Amino acid sequence: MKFEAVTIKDIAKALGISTSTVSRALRDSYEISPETKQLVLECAEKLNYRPNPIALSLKEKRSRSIGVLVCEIANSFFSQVINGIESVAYDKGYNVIITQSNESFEREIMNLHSLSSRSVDGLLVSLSTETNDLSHLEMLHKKGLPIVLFDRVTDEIETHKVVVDNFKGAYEATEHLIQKGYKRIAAIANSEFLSITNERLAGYKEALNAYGIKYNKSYVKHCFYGGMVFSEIEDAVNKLFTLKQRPDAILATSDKLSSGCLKTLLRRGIAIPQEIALAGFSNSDLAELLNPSLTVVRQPAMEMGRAATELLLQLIENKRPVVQFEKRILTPELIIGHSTIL
Amino acid sequence: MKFEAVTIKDIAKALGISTSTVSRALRDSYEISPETKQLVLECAEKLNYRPNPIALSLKEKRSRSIGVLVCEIANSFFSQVINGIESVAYDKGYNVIITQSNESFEREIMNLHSLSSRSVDGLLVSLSTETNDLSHLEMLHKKGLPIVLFDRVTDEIETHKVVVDNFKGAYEATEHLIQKGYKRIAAIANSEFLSITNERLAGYKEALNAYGIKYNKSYVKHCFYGGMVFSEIEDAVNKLFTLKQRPDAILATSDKLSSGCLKTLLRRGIAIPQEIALAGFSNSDLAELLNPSLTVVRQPAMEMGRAATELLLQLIENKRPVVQFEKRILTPELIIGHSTIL
DNA sequence: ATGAAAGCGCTAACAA
DNA sequence: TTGTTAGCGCTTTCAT
Repeated sequence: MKFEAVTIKDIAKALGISTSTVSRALRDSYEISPETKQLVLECAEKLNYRPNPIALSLKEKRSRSIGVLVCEIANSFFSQVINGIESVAYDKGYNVIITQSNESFEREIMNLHSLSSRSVDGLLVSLSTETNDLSHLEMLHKKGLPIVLFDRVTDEIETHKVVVDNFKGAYEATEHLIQKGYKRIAAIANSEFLSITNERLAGYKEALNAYGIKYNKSYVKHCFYGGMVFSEIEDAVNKLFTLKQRPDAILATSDKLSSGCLKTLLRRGIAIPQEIALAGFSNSDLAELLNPSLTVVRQPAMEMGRAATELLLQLIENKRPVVQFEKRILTPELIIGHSTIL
Repeated sequence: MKFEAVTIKDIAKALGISTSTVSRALRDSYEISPETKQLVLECAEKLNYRPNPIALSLKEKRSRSIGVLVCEIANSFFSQVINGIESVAYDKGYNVIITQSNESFEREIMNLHSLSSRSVDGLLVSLSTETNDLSHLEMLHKKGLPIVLFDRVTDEIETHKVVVDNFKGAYEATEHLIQKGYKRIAAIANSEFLSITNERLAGYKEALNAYGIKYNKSYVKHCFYGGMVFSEIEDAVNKLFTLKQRPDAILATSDKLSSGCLKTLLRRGIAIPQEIALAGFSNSDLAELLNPSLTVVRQPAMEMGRAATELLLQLIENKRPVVQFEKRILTPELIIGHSTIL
């Protein structure tokens, strides 16, 4: 059951003029007499005319909507990014179409296809943890679809990128742990496919190195599904606990992994930070309210969403092809809680 | 810079046949010979043809997209609802366009207008805490736009609704507090315009009543902006603390209010539950990890999103006008933590 | 079994 | 200043 919308045709008929006159009057064209404009405007108002954006899209070959792909909407980091995206898009008159991969490569491909075939004007993408092959994105990119990558990016695609200084974030968190006297620092990370995994682990290793602590491979655990399966995190933590040289601290390198670690430790009744300290990347508003309050690397998530959207709209609205791409690097913030200090 | 998409025209030209034949072949019409079909399909495949959804929308007068209005995306409850919405919509081939009101009435109106004028096929709406006047929604509804309300609903609009049993949730939480020995139970709620406010406060009052505790008006504080401004919550808590008969427990009736209360209490260094107990509606995954673990009324948020979307799609895809509307009431769950028990 | 043509709502080049 | 017409990509009636 649909409601019949008023079209310029209706206005034209009502006024006994042509549709093009109506169209021009509505767009306030210089070639229409003030009287006619007045008439048309009044009539449009009276009939409650609303331009049909679909007809416009068909004509202009643009939909004024942008597609977003994140791994999970219900994740504090990503929901904050989306918040930023929505706010900028709204201001510029764009719609935001959101999809989630649930960290599945297959789903990522399907979403990307669906979005592009629904003719979004551009794409804002954060890769899934399973993603290793980028041909699907590469194809869309080559076709000329504007794409901006954020958070989980890749060097294989030349376009604007917005990330946080992951190296710095992990370095500072690790340094903090070291300075607080922890020596056997473990790390729990996503799959090795992800840029954030490698950058964060690099920061972690460099901090160890800077303080003369030997890097121990068995202290690093990967969660291939990014913690979408809770048992993955549990297993990782449990494995760390079976090591003869048990770690005295853990650095969790994502939101989901941080909360998963904390949950596992609390459920096992392990004292934090007495038995083991915990620091993690997290954007939850509740970090400071946790038990114990969590030492976190916090990312300017909303800012990331805003920046990515601005860059994308710039790309979309640029007449000439952009050749110079920008990688915007935002600064994370280390917030110290009681999970690393008594 | 746009990329030229392949159209049926291109296929027709390549094959030296008419566009209508191509169109029919692609839709597997019975009137096309198997050979032609084969040819067309192969050619479409080769040219990587993708139907233009916008052209289809224009023709069919439907966009296969639904609009969502929530007050805030970066809120665990709503992001979980959106998760549910996205999953059902994805399965059914619909796009989800998300907007947020930030609890502003004005923004709600603008979003709703924007969504409807962008010809979404239907709307999934949760009202802002400022919303008292429903004429904007009423208008769209009268025009025949399918609408399903969820969580924050109103009786003024006759359509499908999906809510949680707010009365029950608040009743049980209050009852739990009473059974644990608390006698002076305060409540912090959103604006009185909201259905959830009234239903939850009704459950709270009824529980007090059932246990012979007199309802004390000064124990109930409203946050008009739903806690979008943190100081609002702080003020509410502070006011409770200035009462001569200081409350010994607080029931916070929304996600944002729960975390805001906890934050205020922790920052003031107030012992929970010794000095004051705290229970609240919350859908955060971290509730059990808080300090202290929070007694919460948890809503089946994802389920709510799924149900609302199913009802909306049913409404959209129904040929004949629906006259019998359904109010689906989901059951909340009380999860007991240490914020109400030592 | 296939093609020609109209039409969805709108804009714009061209005519008048 | 205004009207006529074609066309955006696709479907569909009506011819053939």
